Amino acid sequence: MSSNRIIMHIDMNAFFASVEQQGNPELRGKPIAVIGSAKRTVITTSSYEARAYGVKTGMATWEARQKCPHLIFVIGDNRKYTYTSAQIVKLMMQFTPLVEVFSIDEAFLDITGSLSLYSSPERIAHLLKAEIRHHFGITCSIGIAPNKLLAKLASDMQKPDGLTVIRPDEVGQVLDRVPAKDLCGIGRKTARQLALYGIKTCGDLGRFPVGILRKRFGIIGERLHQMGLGIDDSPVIPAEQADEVKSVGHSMTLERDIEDREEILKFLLQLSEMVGRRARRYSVWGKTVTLSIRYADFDTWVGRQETLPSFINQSGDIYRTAVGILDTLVLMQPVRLLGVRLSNLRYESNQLPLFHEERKKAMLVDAMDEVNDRYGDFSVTFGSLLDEEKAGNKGSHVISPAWRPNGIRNVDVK
DNA sequence: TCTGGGGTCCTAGGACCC
DNA sequence: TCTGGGGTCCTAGGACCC
Repeated sequence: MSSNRIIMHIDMNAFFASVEQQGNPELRGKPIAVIGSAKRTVITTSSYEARAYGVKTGMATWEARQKCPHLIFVIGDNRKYTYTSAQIVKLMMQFTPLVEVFSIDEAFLDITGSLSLYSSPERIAHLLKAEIRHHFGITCSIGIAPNKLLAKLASDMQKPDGLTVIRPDEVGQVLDRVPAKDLCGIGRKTARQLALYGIKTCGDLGRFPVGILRKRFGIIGERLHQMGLGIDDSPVIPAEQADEVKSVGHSMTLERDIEDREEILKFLLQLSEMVGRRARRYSVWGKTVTLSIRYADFDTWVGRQETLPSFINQSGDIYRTAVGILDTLVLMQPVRLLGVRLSNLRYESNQLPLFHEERKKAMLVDAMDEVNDRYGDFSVTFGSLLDEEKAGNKGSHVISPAWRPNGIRNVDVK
């Protein structure tokens, strides 16, 4: 791995909120918050005007309104963000094919090889900012550094509309003043642990004996040491080289906590159908089904998985497995959230099962998928879902920033 | 009438096999 | 004259990312 790479990290500022403000001039310059459509939703993104009042991602709507009484709530439109993001990625690709889409609003670019065409990395950054602003009315913060770890750190330093460069000879000074918790990979818990050792800055972390870190954190300890030194050899991985997805799942926080088994089953069927449909669309089979439950107290989670002897991707099979797991559980409280996930995946071309009954079932499922693809989720579905359909409960449809522009990761593809 | 959703990776212990 | 050891798969839970 060359030690002379030039890596850029681009972070769209308040992406969802910016897209909404761009699309509706009445929202510009105002405190807005993008939320989900479900009853128990949170702030997905807020505009900088709203952030000035202390409105933050993850906050409950009532809390946000308390902070900012004239806050404007906008229900998120996933397609809009997906579309805009894909367009922006295309724009980035004009500068280098080495674009790693890190989330719906973040990307890494390896511009090492692009420099012969441009006078400097900063020049590329300015061109990209201008293009993105011109076409989408969105600002972004850009970090430029010798690797991804530092580029991401840099992009965070000036927001919004920032440009921060960390040159190789400046790395030491920067790390000495930046808190360790600002590094991507060091979360709340780890930061707290590090503080117990007196480690506050990245510099502290880099100088700390790696043996102790290894003992306390295992493999992560080694990595923490490297991070403290600003070392990161991980390459920028373009989409076509990215690993295959390892699991597919959906979960939903229910409108109210429930205890009734029949009611739980209804939601499990709905979730199984969502998971199965996504798996089938990308010809993925899975052997392991995980049922997740969050209880009414919010803090207690249960995750139980079952690995089957064969691979499945039909909603009915997923559902039956999930119900099987549910029946091994004694529910301790009313249920707040239900989740179904398919993992242990196998990717293969579509092949119809051999036996007649199996084949008929598979063809029926394919036909249903086709109708749903054409007319939207849950146009056609299993019988017991229909009541839910009438009640208008189709899940929250809040897009996850784990979104990717193509393929199975894109939760919202139609 | 608090507190979303989709992912990945790591750990530690147990089963099972050779 | 006690109880090897390595590999693989599975499970539950936790930390982290956006």
